[in-house]
Parts: sequence; C-alpha cells; structure tokens
Amino acid sequence: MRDVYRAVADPTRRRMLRMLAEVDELPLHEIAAQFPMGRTAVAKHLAILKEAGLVIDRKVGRETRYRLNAAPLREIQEWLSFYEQFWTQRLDRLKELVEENNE
Amino acid sequence: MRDVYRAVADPTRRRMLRMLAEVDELPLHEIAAQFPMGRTAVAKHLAILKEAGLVIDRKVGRETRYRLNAAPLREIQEWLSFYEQFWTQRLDRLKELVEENNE
DNA sequence: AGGATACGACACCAAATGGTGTCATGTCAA
DNA sequence: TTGACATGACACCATTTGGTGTCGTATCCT
Repeated sequence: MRDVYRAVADPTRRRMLRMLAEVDELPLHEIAAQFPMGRTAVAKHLAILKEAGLVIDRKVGRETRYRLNAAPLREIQEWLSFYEQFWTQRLDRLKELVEENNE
Repeated sequence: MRDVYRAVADPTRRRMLRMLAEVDELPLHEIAAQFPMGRTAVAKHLAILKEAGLVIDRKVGRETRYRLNAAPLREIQEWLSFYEQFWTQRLDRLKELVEENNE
C-alpha cells in the first residue's frame, strides 16, 4: 500500500480525484479522454491512487469504473492540523501584546 | 518555486519540518545529525523545502540556520477542505435517513 | 460471426529523485 | 596562525517516476 502523500503529490492525480469527486463513477477511457497523455499513463496514475486507497475500481462489462474514496486524505489533514498553530501564531502574538497593554 | 505538495511528499522532509516546529531554529549540521544520511543529502532536502517556501534560512557566522515557515501548507489545507464533504458523507446520509424516519 | 472497443500486462525510455563523495572557502577558537 | 568546523558547489550514480508503444483478450454491437 502506497503513501497517500506521494499519491497526491502529482497534479495529474489531483485533477483525477477532482473529476471523480464531481461525477461519482467513471470508466478508464472517459478519464483518459480528459488528459493529454495516453491511456496507459492514465491507468498507471489510477493504479497509484488505488494503492493509496484513494480510488476504488469495479469491473462493469468490458470497462473498469473508478470511484473516489477520500477517507485516506484524513491522514494528511491530521498531519496538517499540527501546523495550524504556526500560521495563526502571528495573530496570537498580537493578541498577547494587546492583552499585556491592557493591564 | 517548487510545488508544496511535492516538497511534503517525502517522509524525511516531513520529519525535518517537525523538528523545526519544535525548536524554532536549527543549523544544518544539527539537523543532519538526526538523520542516517550524509550532510549533502540533508542540505538538498532543505533546499527543496526552501524552494517551496516551507523553511527560511539565514547565515549566522559559519553556520546556516533554518526556521519553519508553515504558511505554504495552507494551500494543501484549502485543497483538502474540498474533500471533507466526502468523508462526512456517510454520516450525512445516516442523518438524512434518521430524519426521514421521524416524519 | 466479425469488427470495434476497453482493458491489462508488458517492454521500453528519458528525466527526476535521493543518495554518495570530494574540494574549496569562510569562520571560529586555541 | 593554524587547525578544526560548517557549508556550498560539484560530479557522479542507482532507482523511481511518468511517459510511450504493442500485444492479447474479453466484451459489446450489428
């Protein structure tokens, strides 16, 4: 199972996730049609997303349909939540200063 | 300027960010001492973080000190916020069902 | 039945990535 | 002043990555 950070590091794969977020289910050839690269390359990207658990695929007749599974993104969100304190830090400092001056 | 997603995709670089989050400022050799790889490799990772705007460096005497700059991480957070709806979706569906049953 | 379509599985390739080692230079400290 | 230390700038290398093309097979449609 592949790292979700790495899976999401590629702009092409992020665009794929966005596509799947909007239409709920898509066969490979319809996804591939939206990109300048060949079907093989698109299939590889989807395989990487699949290994990271970000998409689920099922076979329907001769086509393989892909569906978004956003859950693994939570790992990144949790990781990020730790750093929120740092980009609100400036505001916190300012607040402290204001409070100190009020005494 | 490098993609912040790519910068953060590497576990080593994430660990570096965490280190800098905890001590506010560190010279290269002290960072390098925490990793199994050589100084050159560590310097490269820091250069990538710098290109992404995630660290700021300043020279103090013969050493180069690195400091965290978490702000660029907001881009990822904003990107993620779009997908939150998908991992709360199940709960939303459940809520809808409950509400329907109450009529 | 037979052709077009959708796909997986390969083999292949160029470029990026993550590491190494070395050398030259500037700075600190005895 | 002289040696140890910290770094930047290279040259180099193996592996991964992101792409290509081709072939075989299953499925759909007429």
